[in-house]
Amino acid sequence: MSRTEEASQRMRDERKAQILRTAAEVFARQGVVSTRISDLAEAAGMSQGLLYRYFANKEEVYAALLERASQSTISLAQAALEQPGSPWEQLHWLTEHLLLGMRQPTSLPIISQASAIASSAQEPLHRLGKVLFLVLRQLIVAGQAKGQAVQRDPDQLAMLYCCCLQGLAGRQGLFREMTETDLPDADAILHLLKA
Amino acid sequence: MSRTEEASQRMRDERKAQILRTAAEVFARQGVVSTRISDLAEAAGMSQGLLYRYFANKEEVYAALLERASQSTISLAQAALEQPGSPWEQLHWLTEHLLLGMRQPTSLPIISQASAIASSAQEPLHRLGKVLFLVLRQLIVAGQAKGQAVQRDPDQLAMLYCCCLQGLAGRQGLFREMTETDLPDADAILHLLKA
Amino acid sequence: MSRTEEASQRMRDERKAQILRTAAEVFARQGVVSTRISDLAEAAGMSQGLLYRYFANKEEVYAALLERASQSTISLAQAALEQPGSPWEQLHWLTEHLLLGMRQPTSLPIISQASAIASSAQEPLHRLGKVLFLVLRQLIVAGQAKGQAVQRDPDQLAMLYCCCLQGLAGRQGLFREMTETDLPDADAILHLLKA
Amino acid sequence: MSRTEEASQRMRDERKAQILRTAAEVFARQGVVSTRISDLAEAAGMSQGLLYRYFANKEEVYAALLERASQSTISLAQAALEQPGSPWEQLHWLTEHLLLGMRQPTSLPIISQASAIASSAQEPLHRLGKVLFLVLRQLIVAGQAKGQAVQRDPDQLAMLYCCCLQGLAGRQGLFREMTETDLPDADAILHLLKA
DNA sequence: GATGAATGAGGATTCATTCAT
DNA sequence: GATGAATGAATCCTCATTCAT
Repeated sequence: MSRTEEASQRMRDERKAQILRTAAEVFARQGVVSTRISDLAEAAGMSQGLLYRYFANKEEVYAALLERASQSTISLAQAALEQPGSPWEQLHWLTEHLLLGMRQPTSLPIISQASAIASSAQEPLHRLGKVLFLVLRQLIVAGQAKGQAVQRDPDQLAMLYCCCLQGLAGRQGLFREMTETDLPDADAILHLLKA
Repeated sequence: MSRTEEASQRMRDERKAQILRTAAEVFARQGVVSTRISDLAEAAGMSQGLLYRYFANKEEVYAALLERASQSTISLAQAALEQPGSPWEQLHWLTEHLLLGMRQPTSLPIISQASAIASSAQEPLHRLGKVLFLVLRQLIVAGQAKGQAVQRDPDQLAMLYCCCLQGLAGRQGLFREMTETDLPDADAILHLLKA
Repeated sequence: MSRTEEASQRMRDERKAQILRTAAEVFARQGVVSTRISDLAEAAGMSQGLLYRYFANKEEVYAALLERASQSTISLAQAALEQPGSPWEQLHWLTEHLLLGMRQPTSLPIISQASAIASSAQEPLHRLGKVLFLVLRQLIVAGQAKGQAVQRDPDQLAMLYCCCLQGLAGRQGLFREMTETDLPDADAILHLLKA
Repeated sequence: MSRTEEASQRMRDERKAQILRTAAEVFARQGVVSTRISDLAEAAGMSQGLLYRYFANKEEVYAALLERASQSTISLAQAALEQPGSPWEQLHWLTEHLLLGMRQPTSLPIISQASAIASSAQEPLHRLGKVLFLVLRQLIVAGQAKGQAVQRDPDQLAMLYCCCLQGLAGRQGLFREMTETDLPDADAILHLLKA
């Protein structure tokens, strides 16, 4: 790749990132359904035609956002396993960092809209679900072995924990009344799993 | 109201109920977005034109479904307060019945699509959120007074519980991989609040 | 025709008259275009289905109204020719009676909507136009012979007079501001033709 | 505004003008009621979708035509006041120019359909009626002071004159038989007001 | 006769996608 | 590359008309 090609490639990536950034806001505000391509183009400060050079359609924009959100969460889960300390401490680390991720206002409201959208775009989420579930299950089992985690079916506990976080992520969408209330701290959530 | 008027009113209500019943399935299967009015009419076994005599558009059908789901959950929350026994036992009763409600295959997938839809239809959900939150908070505070519930900020605990259930409700949408796993039992969830 | 048949025929005619009476009001208020068959049925206090036993469609109702208005005006024109006195006195008589007809609030606004409607319904109006024009022309020519009417092309004068009355009839529709002002008296109008 | 923006604005205006021009013909030929949006698009030589970029619906196209017709007539009335000569000469000038305007085959048939259409579109006409009435009244009063206009209630005279012209404008709709006959000349009409 | 529920065709409207500039 | 005008297919929605009761 020549120097010029590299530069133009970099530009292209920046453009894509810019589109995704602004699209996330628009989706969060109006809902994926009632967002038109023209809204995305306008938010990104470009013409509709140009947006088509980066994404084939609205679904692809949405899928890319899910991909991005999934990917970073998967990385987090994998990083948790490499943290020093006991399984419980690793769980604590993971929980805290997941909560930190929720502070970014746009990424999660987007995930919670996935079920209303054509399923092909949902694939990244399923991958995320699977990975997160497995990591959690592993940490829970290890925690149970050390007497730190409650003695219950680890599958159920892992699912419960996932759903709890998923619910927290989606709460902006559905339980607007409670958004004043701060996000809970990691300890409150981990109480779910505590021995 | 004359006998005939009564009868026709009853018929009208039945029709509406029929539409809602079949629409719930269609929405759950295809997603609200890719469901056309004609799909709803066909599922209900009637012409498009007739469906318009009952609902002005797709969004209104969806709003009615949300309304119905909200209403029944609100009733559940109010009923919980009237159950005999300690606050904790009331919490237990409520949790069990909420989980039972989730077994109906259509109602939850529908709720979980709300955040992607235009906001006007979401009003019933906000009402539900508010009521549920208040009931939970009340039970939690009472439970704390009796030493049954953990000593943490009751606002946060109530929210956490709500989100946890919300997440369970939405899990069909997002964590398809885990749907094999049974719904957790009430005790597992209430562990979140236990002293 | 048996006594019963007669009675039922009379009833039928009354019904039709009732429909026309209420339809005239609705048309005058909402405009023919935005009036639905259901509006006419409701105004007449009957079901849509029943209205169809009397008129095949909206256009026929409208045509019947035009027919009625035309017919009575044609009779007026013919009666004018049989009035005693000079041509000018006959013109005066006709003008006064045409103005009287305009006091009925519904009949004229209806005529003035004709041009927006499918032409088949306009036939009665054309007949009216033709008759009225011929009568006027005849009276004007006679008036000119007696030196009572101004010496101008009688075709133009007849047309001008017709249009003037037509304009008065339609003024409710278009020049609402002036409706406070009383209808002019016959002399003011006949000034147009005066020697 | 940059050179390009100007150009595109000019193009936009031309497009709108083009649509109005062809729409006027279609409305005049078929009547507003039986004209479909697709007819207007076809007549303008563009797709339906594009037409929607310029007008939200059929009624808006119609309203724009009324607006245009009103505006030009209002300008005429105002110009009359600035003509040299006596009030009577100004009346003459106005009448002649109003008659000239009627020779354009499309503008009047369109006005005459207004009363059958939903009232929101009629606002420009009411404005026109008011302005024209006031100008006429003023000229008539001045003419009476000079002994040129007949001594009658100037309100009635102004209204009569307006209605007369209004009737002439609408005559295509109603008195088709007479359309062969030429439009009358200004003197014939002004006879209505002559001392 | 009388009702108004039911139908379906016709037309309105939107918006993703293309394409000439 | 960049624009946004232009297209047309997909879908919504209305309402005249029919028909079972």
